[in-house]
Amino acid sequence: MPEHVEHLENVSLPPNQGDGEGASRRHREPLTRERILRAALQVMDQEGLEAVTMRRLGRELGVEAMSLYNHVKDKEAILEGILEVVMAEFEFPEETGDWEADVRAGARAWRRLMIAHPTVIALFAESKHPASSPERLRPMEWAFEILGRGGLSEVEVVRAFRAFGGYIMGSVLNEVANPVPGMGDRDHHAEHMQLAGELPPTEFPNLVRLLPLMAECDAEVDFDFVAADSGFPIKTDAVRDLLIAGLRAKANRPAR
Amino acid sequence: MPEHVEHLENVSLPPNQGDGEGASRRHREPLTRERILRAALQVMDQEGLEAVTMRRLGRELGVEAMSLYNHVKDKEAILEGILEVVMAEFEFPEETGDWEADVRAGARAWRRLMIAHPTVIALFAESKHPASSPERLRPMEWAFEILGRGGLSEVEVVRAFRAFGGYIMGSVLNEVANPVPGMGDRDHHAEHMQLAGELPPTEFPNLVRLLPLMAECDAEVDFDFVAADSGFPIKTDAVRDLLIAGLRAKANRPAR
DNA sequence: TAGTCTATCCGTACGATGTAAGGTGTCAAC
DNA sequence: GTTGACACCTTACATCGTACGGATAGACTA
Repeated sequence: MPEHVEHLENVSLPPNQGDGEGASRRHREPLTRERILRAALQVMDQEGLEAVTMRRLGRELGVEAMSLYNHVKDKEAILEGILEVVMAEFEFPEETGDWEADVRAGARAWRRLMIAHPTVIALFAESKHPASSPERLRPMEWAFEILGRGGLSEVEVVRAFRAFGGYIMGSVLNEVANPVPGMGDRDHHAEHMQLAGELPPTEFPNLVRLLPLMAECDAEVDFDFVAADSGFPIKTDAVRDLLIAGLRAKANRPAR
Repeated sequence: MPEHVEHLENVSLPPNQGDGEGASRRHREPLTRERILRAALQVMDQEGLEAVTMRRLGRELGVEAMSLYNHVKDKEAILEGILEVVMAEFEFPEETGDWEADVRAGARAWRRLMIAHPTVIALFAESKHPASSPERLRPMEWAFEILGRGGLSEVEVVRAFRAFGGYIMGSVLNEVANPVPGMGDRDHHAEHMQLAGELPPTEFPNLVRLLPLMAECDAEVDFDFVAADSGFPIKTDAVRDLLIAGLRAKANRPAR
């Protein structure tokens, strides 16, 4: 038995020997759901979704895999928990009172969040339950609140939410085809270029011409999609702003 | 040895005993990449992504798991292959010559495809490579072609594609939170209702009010988001049509 | 101070997964 | 026949999620 304990301490607590006071022999900070989820999110952000494994998380926390089950029910619970943590990171913009500005700021904040943790999109796509915990829904509640202030009907608020959420989600999904960040545009660009080179140009003329462009142009700009002076009667015709303008029109002139 | 062959025939070929002519003893139709991918897609559509397993596909095809490796490199290759098969199902709309109508029809066709195979969105989210095979890109080529006819610049075509693709992808993603179809709206609705019931109403007043609505209203309608007579100067203000109208404006009046 | 409780953690083990390595059977060409 | 080539099978292994039971700590009781 004793040698087994030694083995344990040597392996599990890398830079960690008993502290001076000796008040508690095992002063390793106790495992907690929070710590587990934070570690899981970090591993996922850095090495992708398939790196998130029970044994890996245990190693990350200086603990055996099975110990995690004292704080979370499942691996699925950990995945749902990651979503919770990410949603808790949502930075609610200050409300200016200007409805359009607030909607715009909300959309941008949401997009920032998705860009910061691109892999959560895969999580969303696989998640079986719409929401495990209320925390996960707080940004949604806020969005409903903001959208509702514009004078939209209840159904319209729901639809507007879907339209915005869908657009942002989808554009981020389109732009992070590679789930493991770390290597960003360079790799992507190269892959696109190579692909364009291999394509039969007679069958795919547009792709051959446009694919390199696709990797080049900054998606952040895409999101705004601004052209200063189209004669179109909307202030700016960012795609996003198109949606906003459409909604405003709807709000100002409630259907008959 | 003989008894091992018996075992094989009994287990692997469920309703299959030697045919009359005896020309070829093993007349089981030969395994092929096509058959594998088709089976994979079917399993995925019916039972979700985690049901797609090598052994399961083997069972589905009356074959041992390892036999699949004679026709595909990896499991990942199978997943990429599923994307290929799905993309091959894209129904190119007849081109009417009316640019707006064609864009609209393309968007609708794309959406139909995603709705028919909702789980592919998870595949897209996880896929490591932008495209394994040219087949997978044919609808994209077509989209570029159609969009380009509207008089948009090259960059604008790329952006428009991202905007549309993103919006459709995202709205489908939002609407199929449950990856296993089979049980459709009822389940979803119930889950939303229950969730709304458990929410603290003082903290989540909007959610409690709107969540049931969310499950109720038809997403197909959302996609069009039609209100016959808003005074807005766009023919119909479907969200999608907002995008189209914005693009048309851009095309008619190229930025200075 | 000694003893018990309870929460936390470890070790072992089982089934399922993807897949490497090599065996076995069938068929076409010689 | 003999010999390949090829499709398929069998076995085996590392790794995964997790059920089960034993060990250990700190808190509480006496």
